[in-house]
Amino acid sequence: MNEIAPIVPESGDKEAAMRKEPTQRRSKERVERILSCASTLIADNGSDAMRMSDVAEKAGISIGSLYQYFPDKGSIIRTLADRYNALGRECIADTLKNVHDMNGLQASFAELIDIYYALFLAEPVMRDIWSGTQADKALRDIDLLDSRLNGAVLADARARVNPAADRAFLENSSFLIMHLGQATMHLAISVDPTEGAALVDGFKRMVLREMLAA
Amino acid sequence: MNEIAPIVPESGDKEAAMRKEPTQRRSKERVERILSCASTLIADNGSDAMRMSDVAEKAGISIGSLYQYFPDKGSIIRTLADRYNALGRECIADTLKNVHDMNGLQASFAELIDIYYALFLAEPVMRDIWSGTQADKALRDIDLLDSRLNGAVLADARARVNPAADRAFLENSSFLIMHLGQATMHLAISVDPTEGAALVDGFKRMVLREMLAA
DNA sequence: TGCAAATGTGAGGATTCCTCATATTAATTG
DNA sequence: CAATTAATATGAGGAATCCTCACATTTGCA
Repeated sequence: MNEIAPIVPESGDKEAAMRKEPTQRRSKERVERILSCASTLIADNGSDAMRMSDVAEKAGISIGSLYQYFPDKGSIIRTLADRYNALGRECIADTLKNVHDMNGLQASFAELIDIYYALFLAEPVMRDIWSGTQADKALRDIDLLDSRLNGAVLADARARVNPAADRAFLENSSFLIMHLGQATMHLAISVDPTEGAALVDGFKRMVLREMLAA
Repeated sequence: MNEIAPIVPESGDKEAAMRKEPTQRRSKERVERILSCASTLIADNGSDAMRMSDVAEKAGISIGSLYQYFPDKGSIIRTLADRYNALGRECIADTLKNVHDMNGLQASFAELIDIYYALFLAEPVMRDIWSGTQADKALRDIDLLDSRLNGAVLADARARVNPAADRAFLENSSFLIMHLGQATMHLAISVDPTEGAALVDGFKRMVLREMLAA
């Protein structure tokens, strides 16, 4: 919960949308190579401009091999999204794990918002993927699930801080906060940095007030 | 500020991204026909599945004629987005125009949120366009400008209600609110209706509290 | 070693956006 | 109203790109 993620998130758990689970070492390396090359290409010109033929060439493999592991272009992007999300969730869960009072919650969440903003600013791949997030139903679902999971973690922390609060309300509110957090990041990176920072601060204020109120 | 928009918004002012301004009556009719057919196709299967050849066929014209008026597929979608936005802005401006005290502001804005939610639920084309909004840089810019314009109108109303408030703060906060409003709509229509309504309510509470606080 | 399973290859099929050379219709002018 | 210019219409096909598939190569194992 305190470092900027590496350019290519380390291999997560159950990869999404892989055509066939690689078993030999050679093919496992290839999958990582493909993802790494795709990541670079996305960082350079965006996922839209990324051609499957470019990925294959850069990875030093044939188009056919590419499609052996990833059934379509979207699955590469989704796998990257999954990995970034997993990193983010881990960071959020770590940070909120030991929160037990309102002061701690407020401080931790404010810190999280700053970390996420820094991440979005630093990672062109993350920016690109989340910008295109709404275009693809599958990506949208990944996004939604991520907000939900993070929302559940936040709801837990808020319940710990305020045991009297209505649980259903906390879950709803936390889900919303996580989703709006993403939207705020999109907005903040779309405007000039000064305004972006101010908008992130505005969001922070709104959210902290929401947590106090409930 | 009280009706659901028609399926195809009426011809606005300066159409975005038209290849050549239609001058003869025949061609003006064609432009409207194209937009209307595109709208239907989008409502049926989404803008992604909409083929330019389908639009041409449905409109009873040739592909070439289509491209006479719209330089590319995106421009059709952008034109529809512009029209919907213009309708929304008009509705917002009308509603907030006569707000002069905090009670009125709160009531009006709560009403606006409900209207927008109803609009998103009722208009598959609007949903589709806004879902794809992040995919295309040009659409994103249209979206951003719309939030900015609406934010300015909201900031005006808030300044009227609370003349002591810092103007820069109001503008920043209002811009954020408008953007997050869109994000909330996206979220709300992506989940089941009961949860969607609860999320919209959650957003309403957050926003009204924000307006009270400043 | 030899065989089966896993993996690799890239030409080309399929889809779709969009162009352009040409044809038709409308407006204008002498 | 004939002739000329301008506006509009057409659709075959160029270009870009995703992805498949029939066949080749490599690896693991009995």
